[in-house]
Amino acid sequence: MSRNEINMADVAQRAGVSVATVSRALRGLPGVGEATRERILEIAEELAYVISPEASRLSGGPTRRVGVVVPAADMWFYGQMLAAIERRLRAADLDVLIYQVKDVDVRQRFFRQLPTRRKVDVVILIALPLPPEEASRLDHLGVEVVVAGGSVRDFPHVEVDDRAIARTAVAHLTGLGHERIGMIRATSYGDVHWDPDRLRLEGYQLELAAADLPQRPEYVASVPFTPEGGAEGADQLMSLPDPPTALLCFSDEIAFGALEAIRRRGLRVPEDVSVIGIDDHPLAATLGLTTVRQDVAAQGEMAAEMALLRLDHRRVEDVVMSHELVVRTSTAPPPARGTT
Amino acid sequence: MSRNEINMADVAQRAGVSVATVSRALRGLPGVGEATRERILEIAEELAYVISPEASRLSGGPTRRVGVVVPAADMWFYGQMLAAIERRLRAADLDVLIYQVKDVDVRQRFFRQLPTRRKVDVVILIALPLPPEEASRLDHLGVEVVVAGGSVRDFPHVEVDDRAIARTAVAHLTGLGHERIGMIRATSYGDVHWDPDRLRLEGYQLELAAADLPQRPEYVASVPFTPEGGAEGADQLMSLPDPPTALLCFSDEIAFGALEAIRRRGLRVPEDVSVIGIDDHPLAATLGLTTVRQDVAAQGEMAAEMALLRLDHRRVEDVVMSHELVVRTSTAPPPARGTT
DNA sequence: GATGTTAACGCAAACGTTTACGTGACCGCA
DNA sequence: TGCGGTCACGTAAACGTTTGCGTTAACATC
Repeated sequence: MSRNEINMADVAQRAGVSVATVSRALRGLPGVGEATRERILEIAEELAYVISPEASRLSGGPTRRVGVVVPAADMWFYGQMLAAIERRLRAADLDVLIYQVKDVDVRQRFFRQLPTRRKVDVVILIALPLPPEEASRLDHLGVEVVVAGGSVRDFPHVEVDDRAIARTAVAHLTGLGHERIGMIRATSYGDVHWDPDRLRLEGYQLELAAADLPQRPEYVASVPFTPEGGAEGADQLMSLPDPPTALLCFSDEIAFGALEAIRRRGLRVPEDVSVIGIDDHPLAATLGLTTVRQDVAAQGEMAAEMALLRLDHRRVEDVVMSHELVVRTSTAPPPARGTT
Repeated sequence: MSRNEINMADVAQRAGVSVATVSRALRGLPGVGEATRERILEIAEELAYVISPEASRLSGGPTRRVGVVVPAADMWFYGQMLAAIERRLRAADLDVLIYQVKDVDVRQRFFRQLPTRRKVDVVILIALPLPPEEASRLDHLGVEVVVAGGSVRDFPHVEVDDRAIARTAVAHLTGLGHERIGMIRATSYGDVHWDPDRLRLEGYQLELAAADLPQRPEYVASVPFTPEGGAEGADQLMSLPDPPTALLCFSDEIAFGALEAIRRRGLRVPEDVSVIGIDDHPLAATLGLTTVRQDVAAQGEMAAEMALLRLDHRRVEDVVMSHELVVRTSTAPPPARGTT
């Protein structure tokens, strides 16, 4: 079975042409008569012929594969990205290899060994916090690099404006009259600086300043990037002697945990405390969570699109995707002072 | 950079031997002197030589790639599986290609064209509802097949006992004294029969029978596999003239929607209605959802393990993974009759 | 009718491995 | 001394494409 694979020579023979012509016909290159091309395509289809990627690559063709490097495929954000990227690239008939590099040692090994060498045409880095020395290793890769959900060096990238997203969220809260606004940050990557976290914190601080509100360091909690983390963060902030009346959460998943923790304390959302997330996770609609929506799938598609362009060595522009405030039922004006 | 790749001939030349010897030395085959082998390994290391997978494969070696076919990488269950599989296979130095086949037409095209041919050594099918004619196409694949989260034909597989899981859940509810127990099914795949859904329904019915409770068809709602679907299903069941006092949900994600819908109706969980899910989604702990836990990551790892064994053409046994009731705060004895 | 142009193809040399087979050196033993 | 047997290695033929270059025939041009 596996040794009876049909190859180009078989197709060529059936079509009464040479393999060279078959190769050209299949890839849509010029130099093949229209009638011949159609006959070849027909025969190839009939024989269910699939080109041998190895042979193709070996003789100079592209691998028709792209590597997607992602911290963890089992987290919502990355799963969305991955799914969108795969769909777009599959449509272009490219294969997608995944590399998870969540753990520090795995990531370091990845950038030391560059296992994608000779295996892919393009590498897409998803929202990867990367120390400079590892980023510089990418030069040795010898393939195109595209970045999604952040930026790494000067590689083409698609991202959102995390600072503006946080500002939008805080502005919504100040607009409702909140003056004591807390933030729950997510810090899951121990050894490196995580841009989204830093930028959203900056946005939070900037918008507070813009609203002439004081910066209160005790209003900022750092927790692991999980719902439990969110619950923990909310507990920490709501235990303060003068607790916030509103919480900006790093993401909706964090917010889900915060919502629950607040409820457990016997407080109501939004009457006692307002909560706002970021992402627009599917559950956010169900739970009535106000959030700043970013279209993760669209970012993934865009990254895939960029990868396709780079495959043809065409220039691509960096893209900043838009975001949008989605008001639901988890935010409202603060309770009258002293009510809590 | 990309055309200066070092190849085996370079290593051979530096070592003063032929490429054949280098090939043997690198793969640990006999027929190479100890001193020679060491010298070769040293030189290869020094030159940062990486073997060309294409050339290797072309001349008879394996691809060292496995294809994972999954409905959608952006859904929790599949993301978990995928992540676990990738981690295990990466550790064995294999690459993982993903193929999403959620849409019916995409899936049909996949099984018609079998795009994994010549590209992978093993295919892992994840929880894929498959009409028989498509399953039979797999024979033409010419590679090993392993199934995770279900079973397809007689391919080696790892799964859970969906019937028993549902029975466990229902038994927990009847044990609390519930007599009016509803079920929210998830039916997202239009054209095919989805085993987990059917089996869990059967388990539900079996356990009702075992408890001498009547089968009430109006207590079973079918909804799309999303939180919104869960909300919809709960609304439907709770609107009945004689509504259930407990709901078994196809999955935790469905249950999250149900929880919220119940709250919106002004009912309390678990005082008025008990809710139980299946999976043990990360949010379940946070939200206090009672559930029947299955270890999805372990299933993925097991599937990867099976794939590795099949790579060596060793026999593997089918595996049924265990499950476990996790009681939290969403289930309690039913309210006294007539209270609602 | 000689010449140039162009489209449609075939030929054959890569591409970088793996592996069956061949060859010499060396050893042991009768 | 001669002979069979290992061992360590080299030779060269695959594997299935891509692509530069060459060839042919048809056709237009003057």
